[in-house]
Amino acid sequence: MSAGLPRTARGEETKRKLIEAAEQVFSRFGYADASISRITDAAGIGQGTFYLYFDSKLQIFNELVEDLNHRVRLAMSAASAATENRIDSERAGFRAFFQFTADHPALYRVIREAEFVSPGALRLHYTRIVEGYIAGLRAAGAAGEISDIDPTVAAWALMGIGEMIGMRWVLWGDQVSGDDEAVEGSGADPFASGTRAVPEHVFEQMMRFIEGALGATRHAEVRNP
Amino acid sequence: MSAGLPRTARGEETKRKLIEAAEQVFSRFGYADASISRITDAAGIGQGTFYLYFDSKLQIFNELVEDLNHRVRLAMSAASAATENRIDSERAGFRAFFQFTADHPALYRVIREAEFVSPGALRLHYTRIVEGYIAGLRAAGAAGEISDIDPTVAAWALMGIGEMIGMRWVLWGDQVSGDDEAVEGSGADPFASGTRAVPEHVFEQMMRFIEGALGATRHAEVRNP
Amino acid sequence: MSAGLPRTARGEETKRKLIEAAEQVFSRFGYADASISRITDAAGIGQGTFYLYFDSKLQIFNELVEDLNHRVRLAMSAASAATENRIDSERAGFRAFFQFTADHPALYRVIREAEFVSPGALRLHYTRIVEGYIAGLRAAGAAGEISDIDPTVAAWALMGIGEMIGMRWVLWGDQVSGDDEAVEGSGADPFASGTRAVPEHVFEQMMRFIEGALGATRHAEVRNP
Amino acid sequence: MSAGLPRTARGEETKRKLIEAAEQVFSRFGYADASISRITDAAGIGQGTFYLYFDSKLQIFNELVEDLNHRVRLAMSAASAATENRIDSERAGFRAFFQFTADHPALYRVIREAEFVSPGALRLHYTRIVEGYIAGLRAAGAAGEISDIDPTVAAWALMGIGEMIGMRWVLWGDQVSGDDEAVEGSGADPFASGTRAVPEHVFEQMMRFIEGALGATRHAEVRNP
DNA sequence: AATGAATGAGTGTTCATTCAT
DNA sequence: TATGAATGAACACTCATTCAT
Repeated sequence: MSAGLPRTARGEETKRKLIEAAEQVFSRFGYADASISRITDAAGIGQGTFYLYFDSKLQIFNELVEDLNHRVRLAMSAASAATENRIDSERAGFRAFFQFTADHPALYRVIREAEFVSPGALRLHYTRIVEGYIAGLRAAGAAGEISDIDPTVAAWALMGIGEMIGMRWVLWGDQVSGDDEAVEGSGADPFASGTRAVPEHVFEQMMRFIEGALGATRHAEVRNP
Repeated sequence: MSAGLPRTARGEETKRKLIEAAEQVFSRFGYADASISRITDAAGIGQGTFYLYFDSKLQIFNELVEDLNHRVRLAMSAASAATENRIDSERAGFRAFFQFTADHPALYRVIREAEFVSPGALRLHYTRIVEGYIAGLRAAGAAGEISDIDPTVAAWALMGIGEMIGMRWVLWGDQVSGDDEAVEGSGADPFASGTRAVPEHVFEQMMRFIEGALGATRHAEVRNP
Repeated sequence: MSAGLPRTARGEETKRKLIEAAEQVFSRFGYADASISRITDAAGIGQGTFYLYFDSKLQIFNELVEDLNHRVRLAMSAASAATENRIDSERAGFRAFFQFTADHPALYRVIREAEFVSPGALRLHYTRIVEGYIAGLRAAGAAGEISDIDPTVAAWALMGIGEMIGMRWVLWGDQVSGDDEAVEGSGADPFASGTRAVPEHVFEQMMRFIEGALGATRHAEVRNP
Repeated sequence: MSAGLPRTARGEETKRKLIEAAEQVFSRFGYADASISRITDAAGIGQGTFYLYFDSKLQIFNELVEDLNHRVRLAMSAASAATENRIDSERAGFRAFFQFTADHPALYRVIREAEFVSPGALRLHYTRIVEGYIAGLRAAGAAGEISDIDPTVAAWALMGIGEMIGMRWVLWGDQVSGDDEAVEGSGADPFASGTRAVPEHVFEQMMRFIEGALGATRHAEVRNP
């Protein structure tokens, strides 16, 4: 009765197709309008088959959030691994984050809606990313690279900056549509167009903002003394 | 066929009750699960009456977003009006924002979900708030109170900081619930408890973060000698 | 509680506006989709006022059928009054009927739907028209102008001919749309175009059909011997 | 989202039950009052199941009209196949038509209402039947069996005769109910009683009418010497 | 493992009618 | 006489989920 792990290679494949379909469908329609049948259609399998792998729509949603969270953290940590100081690390991490956002808009859309659908998943997602920031900030603080600001508060602030800048410049792209008429329609796909990349100028200004915030000593002077 | 403005005092009253009920219901259930009947029940009126004032669920949603947006901006600008410099202004504005968040959690919940429901309303909301920041930052920059950072980028960054800190400390309060079990449930009300106020320490650290980010001149020197 | 006759000139005027609006609205939307509010909107009066003059939607429908029936019979009898023999009379009557159909498409649309809405009204309508035919045919039979065919049967047959030819050439006009695709749509207005007049050739062939049917002696020879 | 063809024998059976139920329900209640739930109740299946086979109420309505049209034409052509001349052919065709009407009153009721519901279906229905008439009349004209009257006009006239005589004597039976009281009620079932067969006398007079109309040569001379 | 059929509760929305003013 | 507000039953339609095959 309860969905379990796939026991065969064929089952493995089916489950994988379902998760991939779910990312597309949730991203495109949102949780409420992402019907199971849309997911199974996108995956090219029968409706009933869904329940061999997931107990409910909520479960596959949570697994997808988990999956995206894992991948975005991997991308960020991989990017910042090769760096030599905190600011370079932030720089690389943000670049990776924006790139991931461009490649997987589902991250945003799904996460934001998770507020209602699965608050636990939402909090877990943010908390995990923040934990990575905190560790990095704490180490940088101990090394004197940045000021002695509270790493937790700074971490949440950084998280917010990345989310908002990413939303504004990656997801929206050039289409800000602040005109009143746009409010009327609801079906429009807000991701239909847009540059989907943070302009260099914006990125640099954001980094300058962050450097000042963290009280980073000017790299040129400090790095490799 | 099309909903119109109330033409009598009685109608005015009814529409007001509907908007108030909508804030509660959308905030509690989210857009998808906020049925019209829940709204009319909460307002204490008949289901059909709803359609005398709104054409659809989407329309009352948009009006509510508009309403909240208007009120939060009012609260923020009122708070920062009496200040003498940009940093004090930010300080007062953020306090007002967090207070509004505590009083009207609907703002967050509804806005975040609007990404799918009514993207135009969402963008308009953020854009309008950001415009207020930009004006303030530009003036402060011209006055030499802050660095010459791009006001638009800084404004979006500030917006993100406020949103994330507010979510973490006002909405979640003490309950971060990073435990896995919480992921399972979906019906839990994440606002059932929580301190609902940003701790002073957090607020001060956030302000220090912002001051550094903006390159604020006087204060930075005074506060951390 | 029960709607009564108007007691003032103002009331008379209001009721007249309602009947006229009803003809337009029933004709355009059909009984089911002709809401009271559409009728009162078309009449330019308040919704509640409707019930001062009619007890229900059905009642105004029946009155409208009654009204149209009265007018079409008047038009037909007026036209055939000045004729000298049965065939000329039929000819004039059919012309008047087709003209009335062109001017008041509501007659057809409303009557045909009355099958379900108000069967009594439907039967009364047809029966009354047929009674006129019967009287004329009986007199013509007695006068030896036509064969001794049963006037009742012949009358219903004539009624059917008029209805079908009128539908085909007046209501449909040139748009027969026998293509399968047309079946899909439902909202299309079948009266949007069309010639709205029976072509002369069709009318003459129809009359020839009828003359043969009634066994009318060739006019040229018989008329004014 | 879109209803498809049944893929299993069980599905085939279910769809068949739905069409049969639809004939009964549309015939009894008319389109507007024939709710989906009435149809599924009559079919003995769940409400949701309906949408596995039809996209909407309109679609099953159109399929039913198509179905009835097909069957009535089959009945008519089968009846007239074994005849030797046009008049016998008409005679057999009309008998078959009246018989079908008696067996399937839905034909009338549904078709007449189709004027509003699905004008395309209505026109297609009449046009197809008329086409059969035209072919027969044209052949008979070429063979000299009837006069050289325009077959198209004559065909529509015949169609009208059959429809009106059928309505009057098959559907209404003995109950003409021209009394005013009958106009008031709407829920009365006009098919509750009635002879449901065209009396022989009426049929013969109708045929005499038609023979004269078509200028049939042999029969006219033989029958009324 | 896979599937298509079936379900029924639930949704947004309409509308004839009543009523207080 | 006139009206706008209010109502609640009813409807077409959707969808997560169960089940027999």
